[in-house]
Amino acid sequence: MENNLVIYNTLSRKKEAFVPLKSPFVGMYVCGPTVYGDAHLGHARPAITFDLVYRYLKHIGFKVRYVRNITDVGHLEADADEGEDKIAKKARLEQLEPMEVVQYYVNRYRENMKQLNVLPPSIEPHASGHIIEQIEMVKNIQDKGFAYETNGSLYFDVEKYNESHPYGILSGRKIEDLMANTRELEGQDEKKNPMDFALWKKAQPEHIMRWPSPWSDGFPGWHMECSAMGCKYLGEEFDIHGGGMDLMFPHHEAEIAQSQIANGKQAVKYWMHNNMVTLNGQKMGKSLGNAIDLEAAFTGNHKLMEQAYSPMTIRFFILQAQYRSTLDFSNEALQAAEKGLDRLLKATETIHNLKTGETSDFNIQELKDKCYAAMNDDFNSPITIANLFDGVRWINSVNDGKASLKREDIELLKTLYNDFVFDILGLKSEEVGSGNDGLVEGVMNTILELRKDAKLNKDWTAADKIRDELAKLNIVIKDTKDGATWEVKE
RNA sequence: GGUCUCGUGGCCGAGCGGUUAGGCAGAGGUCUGCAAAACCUUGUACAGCGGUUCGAAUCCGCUCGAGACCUCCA
Repeated sequence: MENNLVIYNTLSRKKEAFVPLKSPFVGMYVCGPTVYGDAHLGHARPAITFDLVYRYLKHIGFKVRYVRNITDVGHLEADADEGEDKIAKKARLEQLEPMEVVQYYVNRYRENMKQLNVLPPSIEPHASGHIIEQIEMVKNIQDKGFAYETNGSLYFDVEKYNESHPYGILSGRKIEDLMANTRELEGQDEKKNPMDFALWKKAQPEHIMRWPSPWSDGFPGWHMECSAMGCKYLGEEFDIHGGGMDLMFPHHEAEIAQSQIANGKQAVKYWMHNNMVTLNGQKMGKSLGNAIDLEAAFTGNHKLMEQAYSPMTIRFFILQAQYRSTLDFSNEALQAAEKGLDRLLKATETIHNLKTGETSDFNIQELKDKCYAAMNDDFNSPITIANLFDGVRWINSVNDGKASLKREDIELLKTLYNDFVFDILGLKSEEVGSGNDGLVEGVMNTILELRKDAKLNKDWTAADKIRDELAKLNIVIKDTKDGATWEVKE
């Protein structure tokens, strides 16, 4: 299998040749959602970014185990007075069992992902289902002398760690700066140093979600789950760890430190971080109050949405930017994406109707090579898409009879667009109609026949009336030289 | 305050030392009964000021502006 893939590694801040630890197997871990609310446009970015990575790695022949966790314990509320668990807080507010809240939002998250055509990961472990593994890992770190206990909570000793391993290698931070600049937060008095992080937290009486441990009844620290579950399912060392840039510090930095101590080695070979989605130039975030839920984007039911945008429009829009760049949402940009996507998908359909020619006016093999080259260059989907649009123009011009392609080139195009548009970019045509297609087909054919007769009689009034009335029902009629066609417009 | 990233034509967004990115919108044309779609033609942009270089959007410095992280966050 040929592999010319290059990945930008946050750890080195450089593009590096992708060489898996145990080719052809690839282990990939991506930080998943905290299920205490609906997924918004910001969540779509990592999901789609790493879906693209997953799809492409598989496409070029790797056997990928893709692990994306569900965080359902342990994230503390910064603004809550007692550092209350987000899930527990939500549960209390809504008078539900915590796991009921978790299940509800997991279901909705999965539904959203399905709409976006994001493939399910190989394993979707819940943090709450891996408390034992996390406790074992914490014990391990404690045994090695890198943890200290205060009031039943256990903290990681960053200063001690830094003596043997630089802390901050991923985010480029220096421990001296961290010492000087970490803000004062409540509950910090239990720590020796402000940048120390919790491995285990003792539960306060009001905490509903709690588990027994050697130290106290409580819950694992925020960063433990990813280290423990990554190790359990992908091994002490694995290839790719992904997540949003905002998780780089402290979350991923803490993961690196924990795993280093627990297993004596760097757990991750390639760190990948997707950039943020912005709205009017500002990061979209739940706590910032400017998040647009995916549901709202899909339905257009939001004050900032001029219209509904289909999941595929959102997906295509995200893929039109490189994953390491910020991406700014606006109605104008989304509408442009919608039209572009439509053009791409239509041309992909058109390939199947192309008539074979004697000669080829376009170099399809070269187009194919360019598409792979773009993807191999750190998953550059915007360039890939630009190349595909070059092909779109060719396809349409062959379809117009203004250029020609030989049979084998048309076959090559079919494979190329099938591979890239559907398999790799994960786009798909919106499904239209439901169940009674045969009936609709028949009715439409009759209507188009009537209109054809009207046109033959030069009864333009009747012909236009049919077209206009159907347009009101979102059915668009197009006259081509081979007769009229119709389609339902979203 | 510290660390870091970014500023590209009307909009989104690639490129990162020398060739058209691409999409959307706009303009003109071909086709069409009229449309729509499609095709052809059309834009010469890289925050500002210096510097390096034969040559800079691309490298360096400064200025201005925006953003991220430093605290849960995708």
